[in-house]
Amino acid sequence: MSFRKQGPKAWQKEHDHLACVEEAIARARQVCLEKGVRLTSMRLRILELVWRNHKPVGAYALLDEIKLVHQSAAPPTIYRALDFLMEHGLVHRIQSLNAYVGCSDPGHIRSGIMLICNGCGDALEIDEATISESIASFTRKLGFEVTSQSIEATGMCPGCRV
Amino acid sequence: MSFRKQGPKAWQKEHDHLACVEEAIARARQVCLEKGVRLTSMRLRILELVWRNHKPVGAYALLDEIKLVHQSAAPPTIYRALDFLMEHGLVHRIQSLNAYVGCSDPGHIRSGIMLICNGCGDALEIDEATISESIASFTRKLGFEVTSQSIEATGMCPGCRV
DNA sequence: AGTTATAATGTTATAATATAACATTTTGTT
DNA sequence: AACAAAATGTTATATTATAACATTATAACT
Repeated sequence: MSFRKQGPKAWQKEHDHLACVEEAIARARQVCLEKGVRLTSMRLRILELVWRNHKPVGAYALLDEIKLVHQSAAPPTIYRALDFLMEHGLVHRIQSLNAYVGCSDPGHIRSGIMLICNGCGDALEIDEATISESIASFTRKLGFEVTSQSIEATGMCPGCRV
Repeated sequence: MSFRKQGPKAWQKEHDHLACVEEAIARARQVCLEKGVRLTSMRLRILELVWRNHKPVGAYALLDEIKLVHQSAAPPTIYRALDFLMEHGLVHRIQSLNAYVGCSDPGHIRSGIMLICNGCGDALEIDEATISESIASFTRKLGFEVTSQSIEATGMCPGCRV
């Protein structure tokens, strides 16, 4: 079963965020092991902070939290960890917010579609291979070769629509 | 004929950028007239600068250019004009670059798909209603109501692929 | 175990992007 | 001309991100 499939559950009442995070962290460890890269304690701490909830979190908010337990932290501390986490598909950057969220399918670098709720601020990543495919195939017809793509939508999630 | 349909031509040899810009500016005037909003000389100058080529341009690059003819210009000068131009669908912001490009279909606020070439740096906006539609319909099934969306892809344009 | 190369982190400074807040000027309307 | 609203000027500062170089930790090898 794909972990990513659980994505939409984030907006369902029975969604268990804690379990979801635990699984994401376990998957992250696994991914790093397989790739032979090091999920150091700093990187892990920052990954856990990013996963604290489904809300995108800014680099300086992370810095403030890290500073509580690690006084010497500075911007590069955070950005280096985020770069690592993004490079290995553990975290995504939300372009329209300059903020970061845990990747719902750890290890898969390409993000799905990011749905950002203007009400509660939660971001939900959904996997729609069909849409990515149709973008790629459409642009291929123009002779353009896609290497990365970002799809973000803002609006109101089920819980926030009155 | 839709002006937006000319988009892909930007990556064809016979594409006449100057004519394209002239039409975009004319359309912009028309749009503002119809909406009863003021395309002041400052806003027009900045719109023209954005349209100088197909490359996304940063706010501070615009500021430097404006300063050549308008010494007192400051960041708010630029951001206010850009806000106006974006609000009325004359300019789009490229999220992944913190930069701005002319809208290929002036007056239509929702951007199409932005293709950004890593080789030449050009950005091309293509209109794919089908894709926007499928995103909207897919998210609707989740109960999410989309109010804005941004689709960006980076890669290599026909001219830059070896 | 000690040596060494590499990777990771620390540290200081600064670059790049964007907005807040209030003053002044311009524009359209009465 | 007087007024209200919109636009722009002006100063200061917030927010996000990176450069550059020093130090420390880790893994691999002898």
